[in-house]
Amino acid sequence: MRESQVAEARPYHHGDLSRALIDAARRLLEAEGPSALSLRAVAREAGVSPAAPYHHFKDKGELLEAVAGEGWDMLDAAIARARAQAPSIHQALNEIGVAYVCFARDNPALYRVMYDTARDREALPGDMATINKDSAYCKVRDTLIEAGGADPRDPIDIELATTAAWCSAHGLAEMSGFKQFAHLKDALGGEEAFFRAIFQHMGLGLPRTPN
Amino acid sequence: MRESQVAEARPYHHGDLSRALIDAARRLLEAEGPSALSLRAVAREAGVSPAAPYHHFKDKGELLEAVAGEGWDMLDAAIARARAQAPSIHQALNEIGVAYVCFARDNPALYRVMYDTARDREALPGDMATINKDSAYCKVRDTLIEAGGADPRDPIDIELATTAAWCSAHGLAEMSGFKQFAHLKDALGGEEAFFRAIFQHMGLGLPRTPN
DNA sequence: TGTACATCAGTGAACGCGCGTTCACTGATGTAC
DNA sequence: TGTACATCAGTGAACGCGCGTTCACTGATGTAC
Repeated sequence: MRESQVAEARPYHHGDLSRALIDAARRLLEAEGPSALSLRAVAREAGVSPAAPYHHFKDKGELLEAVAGEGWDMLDAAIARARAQAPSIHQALNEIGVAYVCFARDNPALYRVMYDTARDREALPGDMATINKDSAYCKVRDTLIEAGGADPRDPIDIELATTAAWCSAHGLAEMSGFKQFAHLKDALGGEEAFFRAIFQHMGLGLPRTPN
Repeated sequence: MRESQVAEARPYHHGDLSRALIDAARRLLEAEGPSALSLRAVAREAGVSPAAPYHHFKDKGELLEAVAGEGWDMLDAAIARARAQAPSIHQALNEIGVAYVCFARDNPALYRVMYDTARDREALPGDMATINKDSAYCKVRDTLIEAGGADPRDPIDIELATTAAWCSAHGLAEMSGFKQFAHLKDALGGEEAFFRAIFQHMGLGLPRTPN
């Protein structure tokens, strides 16, 4: 069984402490919330001295950025999955919206770190021009265009429509945890039904009627 | 001139330290941001010992709640003002939305404290049933009904529509500070024009077309 | 109107805490010859 | 294949800091008689 090798204390050199620290941070985050996310706590959780992280991250901020970065990647993946699974282009935007809000609901602390670090930088990740093709932002944009929710020849219109959709989803994501809405969720038969109903009321993805 | 009385150090008993502490907190908040808002810093800013606040607030949380409470009152007032000044019912919702986002832009740290304390409680202020008639929530709701954006005989529909509008505005308020949108603001001729354009894309306040 | 005294609203020193970061160090690794 | 040595990635103790809160205290206020 070579149990001594299996159960043995971690060797002096860790192998991939960078990774281990980010994982530890994620574990802490979900277990204790964003306020528990100190560098020392992360090192402790990873079973390493408080100084060790400094061989891998310049400072606390850099670790947080790394954690947030993983969050954005996960969100990208969730959105891509929702887009791929949508039965029709007309339902795609709603499905993406629901996936977005579900991600926030399922990873509340991570979601908070993502936006907290973004706010520190005053910018969402990617400069939205050179952003990667599989990003959630691009998925939303392309879906909007395809569904007729934005004029494909008007770049400003496209950005506005995409931003509007993003803001709507983020707004709902931030609100969805409040207890006020419990009875609406009940009345509608579940949390996701509530999300869908809200998106419907926002007219998300409907071709706009000019006013 | 009785300068000794005017310029004199504050008397032993303060008069209204409660008020002074909240004001000090507000000053700190706008000057240094939410992270600088410690009980000790507030006491310092108010020119009082670190123990003094405990004669007026049970703990730090209670002071924060008081600060947030003032924020919500201010927001209520801003929304009421926007509603009263809207030239027509059809523009009212847009004006309210713009006023909401402008409030967040002009009081970013206060806005953050408002939602941070709300999230701690997992509830927005007022239980939304027994909420006061002049609250922003009610203003939005009544305006929506009046504008034909919600079915006045369907309480669920009313709540959904109001919540949807609230989420949209909050989402935009959270995003509006990001640098990504600078060029959109430029292209549209200003920040408020950008807000309006986003709301337009959200279809805020338009009677919904059934899908 | 004056005085004794309870109560109120401050003070300032102290508590223990966890934090981010630095430092001199040491054990492990890998490369040149 | 073996050895010297540079480099890498850890350790653990220490730094100074600001925090929330408590405590015994004291100065000011106001009320009963």
